[in-house]
Amino acid sequence: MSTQKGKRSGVDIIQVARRAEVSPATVSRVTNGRSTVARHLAKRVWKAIEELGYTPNPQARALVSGRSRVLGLLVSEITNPFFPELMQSFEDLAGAHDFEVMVGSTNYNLERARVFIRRLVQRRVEGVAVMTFRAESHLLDELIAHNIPLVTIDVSADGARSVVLEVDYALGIDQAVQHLALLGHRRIGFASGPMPHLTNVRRRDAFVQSAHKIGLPSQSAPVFVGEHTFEGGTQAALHFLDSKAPPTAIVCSNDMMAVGVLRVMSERGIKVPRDMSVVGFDDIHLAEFVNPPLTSVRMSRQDLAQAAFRGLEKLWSAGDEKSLQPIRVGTSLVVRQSTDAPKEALAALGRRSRMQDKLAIR
Amino acid sequence: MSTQKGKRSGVDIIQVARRAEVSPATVSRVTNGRSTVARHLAKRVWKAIEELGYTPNPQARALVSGRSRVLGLLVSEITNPFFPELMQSFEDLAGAHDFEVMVGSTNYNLERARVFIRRLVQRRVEGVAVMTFRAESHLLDELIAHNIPLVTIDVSADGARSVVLEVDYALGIDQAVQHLALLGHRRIGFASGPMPHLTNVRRRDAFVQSAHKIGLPSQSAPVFVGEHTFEGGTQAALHFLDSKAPPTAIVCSNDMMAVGVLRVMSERGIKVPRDMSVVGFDDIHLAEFVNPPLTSVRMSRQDLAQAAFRGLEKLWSAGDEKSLQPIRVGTSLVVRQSTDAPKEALAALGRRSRMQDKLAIR
DNA sequence: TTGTATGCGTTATCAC
DNA sequence: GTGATAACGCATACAA
Repeated sequence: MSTQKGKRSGVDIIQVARRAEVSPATVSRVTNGRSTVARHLAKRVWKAIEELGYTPNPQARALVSGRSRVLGLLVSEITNPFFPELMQSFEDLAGAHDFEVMVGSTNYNLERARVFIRRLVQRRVEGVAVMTFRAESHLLDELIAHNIPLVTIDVSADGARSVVLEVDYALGIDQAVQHLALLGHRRIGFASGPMPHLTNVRRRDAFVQSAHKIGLPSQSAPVFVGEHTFEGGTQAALHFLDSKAPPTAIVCSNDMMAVGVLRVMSERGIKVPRDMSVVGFDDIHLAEFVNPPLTSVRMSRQDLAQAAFRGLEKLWSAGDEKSLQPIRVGTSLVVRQSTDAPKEALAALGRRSRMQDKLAIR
Repeated sequence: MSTQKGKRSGVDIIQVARRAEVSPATVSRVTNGRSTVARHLAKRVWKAIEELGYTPNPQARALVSGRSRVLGLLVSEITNPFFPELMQSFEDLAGAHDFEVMVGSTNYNLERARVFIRRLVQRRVEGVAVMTFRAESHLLDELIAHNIPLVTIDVSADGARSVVLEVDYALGIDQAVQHLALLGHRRIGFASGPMPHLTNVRRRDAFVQSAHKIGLPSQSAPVFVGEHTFEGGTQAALHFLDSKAPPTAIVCSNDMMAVGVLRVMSERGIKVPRDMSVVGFDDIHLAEFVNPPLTSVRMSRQDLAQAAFRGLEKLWSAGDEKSLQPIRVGTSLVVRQSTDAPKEALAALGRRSRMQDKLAIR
C-alpha cells in the first residue's frame, strides 16, 4: 500500500515537484506522458508521486485543459436488461481511457430525458452515446447546439458532429427465418414492435424480406404490430393463435414480447417448442432463464458499446467534419430450446422435400 | 429555447456580470442561492443568465470549493436486475441534489473493484454508497484512508465515516412463512445463499426463527445451502425433492434461485403452485415474468437508495463523528401466483385445524 | 448589501 | 529538456 496516512488528499503537484526537485511543469509533463522529459528526472518524479500518493486533481485538469473527461450515455430504460450490459461495456471501455460516464435513462419520458441532457451539457461532457433506439425529435438539439460529439443508433442527428451505428438487423433475422425454415416451418408469424420507430420498421422489413427470400407467400408470414412489452407479446400470441391458419412459429421483435408469447402458450397448454416455435430478439439475460430457454437474435452489447466508443474517438480526431462514416454492428442467432420442427413437418415430409429445393438456404 | 448559437459554452461569470451590470461576486452569490442579494439585482442577474445561456462551470466550482459534487455507487453486478433499479433511484436522488454518480460493479472481482475505487478517489467523490451485500475485507480501505463518507449494507466499515443500512430481512421472511403456514404448509424448505456472507446468514436465521415461531420443528424446516444463482436453485430443488419428506413449499434466499427451482419443477412435471409452492427473495423485475409469476419478498430498491442517500447527507452534516445511527430498511411479501395451498392440506383438514391453534398467526 | 482581490491545482506559453 | 508564469472560471475573505 502506498497510500498516505489519513491526511486529506492535499498533496498537490507542487509538493511532488519539491520532493522530486524539479519544477511543477515537469511533473505535469510526466503525468501526462510527455516524452520530452529526461529519463532520470521522470524516474525521480514517479518515485515522488508514489511516495506521496499523489493523484492529479481532475477538476483542475479539466478547468485548464477544457476537457472534462466525462462522457454521456443515454439509454431507454435501465430496467430493460438489454441496457445494463451495454452500460457496463461502455463504462469499462471509457474507464480504460480515463473517462467517466454519466448514465441516464429516458424511461420514454421526454421531460426526463431533457433534464438529463441539460446535466450533460452543464457537466461539459466531451461526447454522448445515444443508445435509445428512438429518435425523439429535437431531443438532442441542446447537445447539437453545443457541438457535442454524438453517436446514435440507426438514424443520424442532422447538423451534429455525429456518427451513426448501423445495426444490421437483417443478418440475425435472416438466420432466424432460415433456421425455422430448415426445421420445416412454412408459416411464420412476426410480432413487430410499434411502427413509427425506425428500428422496428427495419426489424420487420428484415423479416418480410427473409420470408420472401425463402419463398414464403406473404399470407404465410403474417405480421402483428404491438408494444415492445410482455403484454404486446401476449396480444400477438392471441392474435396469431386465433387466426384462420395459425403459424407454427413466431418471431418476435424483442425478447419481452417473446416472453409474453411463451406465457400465452403455457396458459393455453401449447407446448413450446413441440407445438409452437418462438424466437426472440435482443438476447437479453432473461432469455436464458425463461422456460424453455429462448432462441433469440443477439445484438451484442459489447459490439454496440465498442462501436459507440470508437465512434466518439473518430469524432474527436475528425476535428470539424460533421458527419462521418457509419459503423456497422452485426446481429446473430442464438439457438436455445424454444425452436424445433413443427409437428406437421413429419407428416408433410414429401411436400417438404419438394419445398426444400425452393428454399434459399445455403 | 434560450440556448445560444453554435458558440462554445464560452460564456462565463464575467460576461454575465457585465451584462447584468454587477460584479462577478454578485453573480456567484445569485447562482449559489445566497439570500444576501437585493431582489432587483438578483432579477437582473437571472435575466442575464437566461439570455446568455450561462451555466456555471462545475470543474471550476469544484476546484475552488473543494467539493466535486460527485458520488460513488458500488454494486455487485449490473446484470443482476436488482441493481439497475437501485442505481436509477440513487441517481435520480443524487441528480435532484446536483450530484453526479459514478457507478461501478465489482462482478465479484476484487481487482475490478479496486480499480473502480481508485477512480472514485481520484475523482474526489464526496461519498460512496457501497451496495454490494458482501464485505470484501479491506476493499474499502482506500476510501476509509481518504476519510470519504461511506454507506454500507448490513455491516459497518470500521474506522470509517460511515452509516450502516440495516435491512430487516425478518420482516418479509416472516410474512412469507406465515403466508405459507396460512395456506396450510407444514413442511417448508429454505434455499439459502452461501454462508460466509452475513446477508445470507441473516436471511436464513430469519427463516429459521419464523419457522420456529409458527411451531415448525426444525426437521420440517430444512435448509439447503447453495449459490445465489439459477444453478444454486436447481440444486436446492433437486435436494429437497429427493429428500425423504420433501417440503410442500420452498422459500429461496433470492429470486434467481427461485427461478432455478421453478425450472426443476417444470422439468419434473411438478405443478407450481398446485404441487409445490415457491417463494423468492428480492422481487426483481424478472419475478413478474417467470411462469408462474413469483411470490417474493421485496426489498425496495427505492427505499434502499433513499436510505443510502440520506445516510450520506447525515454524514456530511455530522462533521467528524465517525459512526452514526444505522438506518433501517424494511422488506415485505409480494404475493403472486407461485404459492397456494398444498394438495395435502384438504386431506389433512382435521389435523390442520388442530395445528391452527398453535400457529402464531394474527 | 456589493465589489475587489486572491487562490483553488493544473496545463500551456514562453523563455532559457 | 527544463523552469517561471500566466491563464482556466469560480467562490470567498475582506474591504467598502
